[in-house]
Amino acid sequence: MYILPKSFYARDPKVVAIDLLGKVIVRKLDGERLSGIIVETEAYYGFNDPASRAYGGIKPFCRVMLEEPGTLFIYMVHGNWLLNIVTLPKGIPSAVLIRAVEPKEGIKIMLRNRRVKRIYDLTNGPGKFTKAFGITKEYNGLNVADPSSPINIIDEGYRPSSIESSHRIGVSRDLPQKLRFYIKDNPYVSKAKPRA
DNA sequence: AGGAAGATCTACT
DNA sequence: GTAGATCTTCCTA
Repeated sequence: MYILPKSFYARDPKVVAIDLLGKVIVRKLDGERLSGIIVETEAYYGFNDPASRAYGGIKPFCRVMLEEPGTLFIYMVHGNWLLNIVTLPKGIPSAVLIRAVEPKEGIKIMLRNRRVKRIYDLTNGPGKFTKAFGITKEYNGLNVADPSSPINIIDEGYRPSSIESSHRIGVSRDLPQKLRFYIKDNPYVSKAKPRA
């Protein structure tokens, strides 16, 4: 039960994406504590990945991809904030997108942030998860390995029984490798299907 | 000014 | 289950 150090993130985003499954993301909010088990991730590379924000060069809004590993990279897509964590050593852009979590602590507060009928719909998508956790661009650039950060990722010892992979979801131009990873049979994994 | 972007919700068959 | 509208930034022209 400890906060994952920067060295955890200073590796290939694919490896980090897999290792993040089963880890717990904790969010401190007004003295309350929200947390969830990470059940679905995607890996994004840099200049050579057509689906990466860094493809073709770093633009102003994705400059934090050049920061230390463990840095939060948050941006808006289709009206949703998506939360990524920067990987590889400083200066080499790449990241892991958190796509879904299994709610653990603070579910009442999450339900206040996002009204849903079924608890399974609370955080089973990248935009749903950030909304439920009350995460916006204001945390862009913070580092999850920093204990004073309002968002940390900790290891509570949980290890997924079985991990599946697929192509990334929603991307218009994907790489040949499968870079989406999720815990098999977990009901909190997003329902979205990768395009054929 | 216009359009694309790693998505989500609603309203149907 | 699928189709279409719509969500909000940021980039490009």
